[in-house]
Amino acid sequence: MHPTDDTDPTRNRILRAALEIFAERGFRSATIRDICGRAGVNVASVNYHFRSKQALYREALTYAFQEAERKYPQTAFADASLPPADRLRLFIRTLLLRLMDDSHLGFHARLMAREIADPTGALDLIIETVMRPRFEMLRVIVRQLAGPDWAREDIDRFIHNIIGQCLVYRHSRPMIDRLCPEIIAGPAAIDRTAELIHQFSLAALRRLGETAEAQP
Amino acid sequence: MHPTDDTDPTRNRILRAALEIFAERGFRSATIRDICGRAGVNVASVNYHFRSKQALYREALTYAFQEAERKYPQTAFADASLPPADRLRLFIRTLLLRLMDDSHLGFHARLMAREIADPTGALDLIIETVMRPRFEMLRVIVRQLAGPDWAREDIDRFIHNIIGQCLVYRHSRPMIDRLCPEIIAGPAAIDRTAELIHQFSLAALRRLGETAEAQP
DNA sequence: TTGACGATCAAACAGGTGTTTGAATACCAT
DNA sequence: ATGGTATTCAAACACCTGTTTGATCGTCAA
Repeated sequence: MHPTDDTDPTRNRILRAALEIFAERGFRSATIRDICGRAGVNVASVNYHFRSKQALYREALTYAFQEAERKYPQTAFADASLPPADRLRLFIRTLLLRLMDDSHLGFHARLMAREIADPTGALDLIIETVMRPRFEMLRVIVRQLAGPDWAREDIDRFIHNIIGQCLVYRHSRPMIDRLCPEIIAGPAAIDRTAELIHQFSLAALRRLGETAEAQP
Repeated sequence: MHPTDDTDPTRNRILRAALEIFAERGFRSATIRDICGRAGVNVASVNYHFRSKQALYREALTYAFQEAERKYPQTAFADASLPPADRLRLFIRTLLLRLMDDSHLGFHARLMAREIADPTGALDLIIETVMRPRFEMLRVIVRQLAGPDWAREDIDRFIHNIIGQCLVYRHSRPMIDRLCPEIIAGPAAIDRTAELIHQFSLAALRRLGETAEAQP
């Protein structure tokens, strides 16, 4: 057997190329020949260095996750000593930056969005290791902001309200590009978008928190 | 040439089956043999009754749109005499019901979500005929709620905030099913979700409207 | 009854898919 | 230099893709 060496040149070239092609076209539509073509290696290399197309895809997914965590770490967000409003701002900002990063290291979001919308089986692992802990943390933060009178189901709904405001910039990107491209044109516009998502969510949670006693 | 008859039995069976398969797997991954298998017809029928797979897809898209408009019309939302808060509630409710409808007539949302995330060329037509008018209407409503002091780019951002809160329930459905399925389990839960998206957005817009003078 | 035409079908087509194979090559301790 | 091991490659494999073909069936006017 070959060693799973991170410094293996061709193995890494395949991984990079796979990341791009999978992000562009999705798992099923991406072809091994395209990946190997971009990597400049033989088609048999994929089945040699990885076991199969599926195994390559799984490895590309985890690789993308590591890259995203390295470039946009969600560490400050986990700091429970910060005020909840600041933690929410950090979470929104980092999530949106990840989603909007079109650079060479930013295929993470596109890959994840595809996997979420169209699970191939690699999703469950990601949910349990990454998503669920983050979700639990958001539950604490949102409850701090909205007040203690809300049912847990409603807190979960608020969380999805917040996440959804960010995800729409990835999933509906083709529509945004056609209807109002200005709102994500350049880093300044994206900063402004993140800031408004934060203000929007914060204003909503606080105002709803003030009138929470009127809720069931 | 054959007539494009809406009562043609096999032609309609193919269209129904295509709707389901395309919604489940997307355009590229859906195969004509799967569609014809579910419809119970020969594989050549698609190229006989429709011109090609692409043409069948386009026809399935417009068919799905008609079904959605028939089942959940967005007409009341267009009534400019209603208070903006009510129009927003109607829009959110109808959009979310469309997105969550898993019944036989509810493949519209899944199909649209796929087309938006992964355009095949049929998207531009839909945007210009359906999306843009609806977007313009939302601009008016949101501005009425948030106040006149916001730049148009920020109004557009608010619109995406609102739409994103709904779309997340379609795009991240596999994640919701795993993390908190209760919030969309049954019509009552979906009603509650729509109501909270409305309250959330309304609270945000109003509170931000009150402090709008502090904005740039 | 006949003949023409639209609808349906099994079969084949050309091209693309992931994967396997076996030979050729590169590398390196002996 | 030599033998052995890891790597790379062109070619082939078996299967799936959308599309086309030509025969067959049913229908209905002449």
